Amino acid sequence: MTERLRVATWNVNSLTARMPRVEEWLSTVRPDVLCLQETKQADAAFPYGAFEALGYEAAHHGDGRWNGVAIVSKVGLDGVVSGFGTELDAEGTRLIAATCGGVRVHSVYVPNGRSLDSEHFTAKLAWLAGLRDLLADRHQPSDPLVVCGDFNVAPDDRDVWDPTQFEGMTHVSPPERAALGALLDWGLVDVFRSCYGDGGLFSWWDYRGGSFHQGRGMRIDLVLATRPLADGVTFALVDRNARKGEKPSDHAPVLADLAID
DNA sequence: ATGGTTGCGAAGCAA
Repeated sequence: MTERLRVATWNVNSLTARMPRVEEWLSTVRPDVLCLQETKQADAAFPYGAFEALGYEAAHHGDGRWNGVAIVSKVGLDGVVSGFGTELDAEGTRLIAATCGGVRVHSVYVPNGRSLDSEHFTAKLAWLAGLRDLLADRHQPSDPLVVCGDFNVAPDDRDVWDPTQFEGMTHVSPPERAALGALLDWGLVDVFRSCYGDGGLFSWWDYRGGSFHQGRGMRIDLVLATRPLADGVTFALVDRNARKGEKPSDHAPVLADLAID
Protein backbone atom coordinates (compact mmCIF):
# COMPACT_ATOMS: atom_id res chain seq x y z
CA MET A 1 0.00 0.00 0.00
CA THR A 2 1.22 3.45 -0.87
CA GLU A 3 1.45 5.99 1.88
CA ARG A 4 2.04 9.67 1.59
CA LEU A 5 4.51 12.12 3.01
CA ARG A 6 3.16 15.66 3.24
CA VAL A 7 6.08 18.05 2.87
CA ALA A 8 5.99 21.82 3.02
CA THR A 9 8.45 24.64 2.43
CA TRP A 10 8.21 28.18 3.74
CA ASN A 11 10.55 31.15 3.63
CA VAL A 12 9.46 32.83 6.86
CA ASN A 13 11.59 36.00 6.60
CA SER A 14 12.76 35.84 10.24
CA LEU A 15 11.50 33.01 12.41
CA THR A 16 11.74 35.34 15.40
CA ALA A 17 9.20 37.66 13.82
CA ARG A 18 7.13 34.83 12.34
CA MET A 19 6.98 32.21 15.09
CA PRO A 20 3.37 32.97 16.11
CA ARG A 21 2.25 32.50 12.50
CA VAL A 22 4.40 29.38 12.08
CA GLU A 23 3.03 27.76 15.24
CA GLU A 24 -0.54 28.52 14.23
CA TRP A 25 0.02 27.16 10.75
CA LEU A 26 1.90 24.06 11.85
CA SER A 27 -0.68 23.13 14.46
CA THR A 28 -3.48 23.49 11.91
CA VAL A 29 -1.94 21.94 8.78
CA ARG A 30 0.25 19.34 10.52
CA PRO A 31 2.52 18.47 7.58
CA ASP A 32 4.91 15.57 8.14
CA VAL A 33 7.90 17.73 7.27
CA LEU A 34 8.32 21.50 7.09
CA CYS A 35 11.40 23.09 5.53
CA LEU A 36 12.09 26.64 6.65
CA GLN A 37 14.26 29.32 5.09
CA GLU A 38 15.45 32.73 6.24
CA THR A 39 15.09 32.00 9.94
CA LYS A 40 17.67 34.76 10.53
CA GLN A 41 18.58 33.04 13.78
CA ALA A 42 21.64 31.57 15.42
CA ASP A 43 21.31 27.91 16.33
CA ALA A 44 21.16 28.87 20.02
CA ALA A 45 18.12 31.09 19.41
CA PHE A 46 16.17 28.52 17.39
CA PRO A 47 12.92 27.58 19.21
CA TYR A 48 13.44 23.82 19.38
CA GLY A 49 11.19 23.58 22.43
CA ALA A 50 8.21 25.25 20.79
CA PHE A 51 8.38 22.78 17.91
CA GLU A 52 8.78 19.89 20.31
CA ALA A 53 5.64 21.03 22.11
CA LEU A 54 3.78 20.63 18.82
CA GLY A 55 5.18 17.14 18.34
CA TYR A 56 8.02 18.01 15.98
CA GLU A 57 11.75 17.44 16.01
CA ALA A 58 13.86 20.12 14.37
CA ALA A 59 17.34 20.73 12.99
CA HIS A 60 18.63 24.22 12.24
CA HIS A 61 21.64 25.74 10.50
CA GLY A 62 21.91 29.47 11.07
CA ASP A 63 24.45 32.24 11.38
CA GLY A 64 22.31 34.58 13.44
CA ARG A 65 21.56 37.50 11.20
CA TRP A 66 20.96 36.47 7.62
CA ASN A 67 19.88 33.28 5.90
CA GLY A 68 19.26 30.31 8.21
CA VAL A 69 17.52 27.05 7.21
CA ALA A 70 15.74 24.35 9.17
CA ILE A 71 13.93 21.05 8.85
CA VAL A 72 11.00 20.32 11.15
CA SER A 73 9.63 16.78 11.18
CA LYS A 74 7.13 14.59 13.01
CA VAL A 75 8.23 11.44 11.18
CA GLY A 76 11.81 11.27 12.41
CA LEU A 77 14.91 13.36 11.82
CA ASP A 78 18.22 11.55 11.35
CA GLY A 79 21.56 12.03 9.65
CA VAL A 80 21.56 15.82 9.79
CA VAL A 81 24.16 17.45 7.55
CA SER A 82 24.57 21.23 7.49
CA GLY A 83 26.11 23.09 4.56
CA PHE A 84 28.25 21.79 1.71
CA GLY A 85 31.54 21.33 3.50
CA THR A 86 33.14 23.32 0.67
CA GLU A 87 33.94 26.95 -0.14
CA LEU A 88 30.27 27.38 -1.05
CA ASP A 89 29.58 27.66 2.68
CA ALA A 90 31.04 31.17 2.43
CA GLU A 91 27.70 32.19 0.90
CA GLY A 92 26.04 31.66 4.27
CA THR A 93 23.94 29.10 6.10
CA ARG A 94 21.71 28.09 3.22
CA LEU A 95 21.59 24.28 3.18
CA ILE A 96 20.59 21.56 5.62
CA ALA A 97 19.69 17.93 4.98
CA ALA A 98 18.14 15.18 7.08
CA THR A 99 16.34 11.88 6.65
CA CYS A 100 12.66 12.04 7.60
CA GLY A 101 10.37 9.05 7.29
CA GLY A 102 12.78 7.34 4.94
CA VAL A 103 13.10 10.35 2.63
CA ARG A 104 16.27 12.40 2.28
CA VAL A 105 15.09 15.99 2.76
CA HIS A 106 17.03 19.14 1.83
CA SER A 107 16.01 22.65 2.87
CA VAL A 108 17.70 25.24 0.64
CA TYR A 109 17.87 29.01 0.44
CA VAL A 110 19.49 29.83 -2.88
CA PRO A 111 21.43 33.12 -3.00
CA ASN A 112 19.33 35.97 -4.43
CA GLY A 113 21.89 37.15 -6.96
CA ARG A 114 20.86 40.81 -6.66
CA SER A 115 21.54 41.75 -10.32
CA LEU A 116 22.83 40.06 -13.44
CA ASP A 117 26.08 42.04 -13.42
CA SER A 118 26.76 41.37 -9.72
CA GLU A 119 29.39 39.07 -8.28
CA HIS A 120 26.51 37.77 -6.19
CA PHE A 121 24.85 36.53 -9.35
CA THR A 122 27.97 34.57 -10.27
CA ALA A 123 27.88 33.12 -6.76
CA LYS A 124 24.22 32.16 -7.22
CA LEU A 125 25.05 30.14 -10.34
CA ALA A 126 27.98 28.47 -8.58
CA TRP A 127 25.79 27.63 -5.61
CA LEU A 128 23.16 25.95 -7.78
CA ALA A 129 25.87 24.04 -9.64
CA GLY A 130 27.32 22.95 -6.30
CA LEU A 131 23.94 21.73 -5.13
CA ARG A 132 23.59 19.65 -8.28
CA ASP A 133 27.06 18.19 -7.72
CA LEU A 134 26.32 17.42 -4.07
CA LEU A 135 23.19 15.49 -5.02
CA ALA A 136 25.00 13.64 -7.81
CA ASP A 137 27.88 12.75 -5.48
CA ARG A 138 25.80 11.48 -2.57
CA HIS A 139 22.62 10.14 -4.15
CA GLN A 140 20.95 8.42 -7.08
CA PRO A 141 17.90 9.72 -8.95
CA SER A 142 16.22 6.48 -7.87
CA ASP A 143 16.58 7.45 -4.17
CA PRO A 144 13.57 8.88 -2.32
CA LEU A 145 14.77 12.48 -2.05
CA VAL A 146 13.34 15.99 -2.00
CA VAL A 147 14.89 19.44 -2.28
CA CYS A 148 12.57 22.08 -0.86
CA GLY A 149 13.15 25.77 -0.56
CA ASP A 150 13.42 29.28 -1.87
CA PHE A 151 15.30 28.87 -5.14
CA ASN A 152 15.11 32.55 -6.09
CA VAL A 153 14.46 31.35 -9.64
CA ALA A 154 11.10 31.37 -11.42
CA PRO A 155 11.29 28.23 -13.58
CA ASP A 156 9.49 29.69 -16.60
CA ASP A 157 7.44 32.69 -17.71
CA ARG A 158 4.22 31.26 -16.23
CA ASP A 159 5.89 31.75 -12.86
CA VAL A 160 6.05 35.56 -12.89
CA TRP A 161 3.15 38.01 -12.96
CA ASP A 162 4.41 39.85 -16.05
CA PRO A 163 7.46 38.58 -17.95
CA THR A 164 7.95 41.96 -19.64
CA GLN A 165 8.58 43.48 -16.21
CA PHE A 166 11.46 41.09 -15.58
CA GLU A 167 13.56 41.58 -18.68
CA GLY A 168 17.19 41.94 -17.68
CA MET A 169 16.42 40.97 -14.09
CA THR A 170 17.43 38.10 -11.86
CA HIS A 171 15.06 35.20 -11.09
CA VAL A 172 14.14 34.75 -14.76
CA SER A 173 17.44 34.95 -16.68
CA PRO A 174 18.54 32.07 -18.94
CA PRO A 175 21.71 31.23 -16.94
CA GLU A 176 19.90 30.72 -13.63
CA ARG A 177 17.02 28.88 -15.30
CA ALA A 178 19.66 26.62 -16.88
CA ALA A 179 21.26 26.06 -13.46
CA LEU A 180 17.87 25.04 -12.09
CA GLY A 181 17.36 22.92 -15.19
CA ALA A 182 20.57 21.04 -14.44
CA LEU A 183 19.05 20.01 -11.11
CA LEU A 184 15.92 18.78 -12.86
CA ASP A 185 18.02 17.01 -15.50
CA TRP A 186 19.79 15.07 -12.75
CA GLY A 187 16.44 13.57 -11.80
CA LEU A 188 14.20 15.99 -9.94
CA VAL A 189 10.61 16.97 -10.70
CA ASP A 190 8.94 20.30 -9.86
CA VAL A 191 5.96 18.62 -8.22
CA PHE A 192 3.77 21.72 -7.92
CA ARG A 193 4.13 22.33 -11.65
CA SER A 194 3.35 18.69 -12.36
CA CYS A 195 -0.02 19.26 -10.64
CA TYR A 196 -0.89 22.60 -12.26
CA GLY A 197 -0.24 23.88 -15.77
CA ASP A 198 -1.59 27.38 -15.25
CA GLY A 199 0.40 30.54 -14.78
CA GLY A 200 -0.35 33.05 -12.08
CA LEU A 201 0.22 30.59 -9.23
CA PHE A 202 2.78 32.32 -7.06
CA SER A 203 4.55 31.77 -3.73
CA TRP A 204 6.12 35.20 -3.17
CA TRP A 205 4.76 38.73 -3.37
CA ASP A 206 6.68 41.92 -2.62
CA TYR A 207 5.53 43.68 0.55
CA ARG A 208 5.43 46.94 -1.39
CA GLY A 209 2.60 48.42 -3.36
CA GLY A 210 -0.09 45.89 -2.48
CA SER A 211 1.56 43.31 -4.72
CA PHE A 212 -0.28 40.40 -3.11
CA HIS A 213 -3.71 41.88 -3.71
CA GLN A 214 -2.70 42.97 -7.21
CA GLY A 215 -1.61 39.44 -8.04
CA ARG A 216 1.94 40.56 -8.73
CA GLY A 217 4.10 37.68 -7.57
CA MET A 218 6.51 34.96 -8.52
CA ARG A 219 6.69 31.22 -7.97
CA ILE A 220 10.19 30.75 -6.60
CA ASP A 221 9.51 28.38 -3.68
CA LEU A 222 9.72 24.85 -5.03
CA VAL A 223 9.38 21.24 -3.98
CA LEU A 224 11.68 19.18 -6.18
CA ALA A 225 11.43 15.42 -5.80
CA THR A 226 12.97 12.38 -7.42
CA ARG A 227 10.74 10.24 -9.64
CA PRO A 228 9.87 7.59 -7.06
CA LEU A 229 8.24 10.33 -4.95
CA ALA A 230 7.09 12.71 -7.67
CA ASP A 231 5.37 10.17 -9.90
CA GLY A 232 2.90 9.48 -7.14
CA VAL A 233 2.17 13.07 -6.13
CA THR A 234 -1.51 13.37 -5.25
CA PHE A 235 -1.81 16.97 -4.08
CA ALA A 236 0.06 20.25 -4.06
CA LEU A 237 -0.94 23.71 -2.88
CA VAL A 238 0.31 27.20 -2.19
CA ASP A 239 -1.36 28.21 1.07
CA ARG A 240 -2.17 31.81 0.16
CA ASN A 241 -4.06 32.26 3.44
CA ALA A 242 -0.69 32.36 5.18
CA ARG A 243 0.20 35.47 3.12
CA LYS A 244 -2.82 37.33 4.57
CA GLY A 245 -3.55 38.79 7.99
CA GLU A 246 -1.23 40.01 10.72
CA LYS A 247 2.50 40.14 10.05
CA PRO A 248 2.76 37.67 7.19
CA SER A 249 6.00 36.59 5.57
CA ASP A 250 6.32 37.81 2.00
CA HIS A 251 6.34 34.10 1.03
CA ALA A 252 3.48 31.60 1.34
CA PRO A 253 4.06 27.95 2.25
CA VAL A 254 4.03 25.37 -0.54
CA LEU A 255 2.68 21.91 0.28
CA ALA A 256 2.95 18.62 -1.59
CA ASP A 257 1.81 15.08 -0.83
CA LEU A 258 4.44 12.65 -2.09
CA ALA A 259 4.02 8.93 -2.56
CA ILE A 260 6.22 6.69 -0.44
CA ASP A 261 6.33 2.91 -0.38
C1' DA B 1 6.85 60.29 -5.97
C1' DT B 2 14.31 57.74 -8.67
C1' DG B 3 9.27 55.84 -4.86
C1' DG B 4 7.23 51.51 -2.24
C1' DT B 5 7.67 47.46 2.74
C1' DT B 6 9.68 44.54 6.12
C1' DG B 7 13.46 42.82 9.30
C1' DC B 8 17.46 43.62 11.82
C1' DG B 9 19.28 46.69 14.79
C1' DA B 10 20.12 51.13 15.76
C1' DA B 11 22.16 53.46 10.17
C1' DG B 12 21.85 51.37 6.23
C1' DC B 13 21.66 47.08 3.90
C1' DA B 14 19.29 43.07 2.01
C1' DA B 15 15.40 41.23 0.00
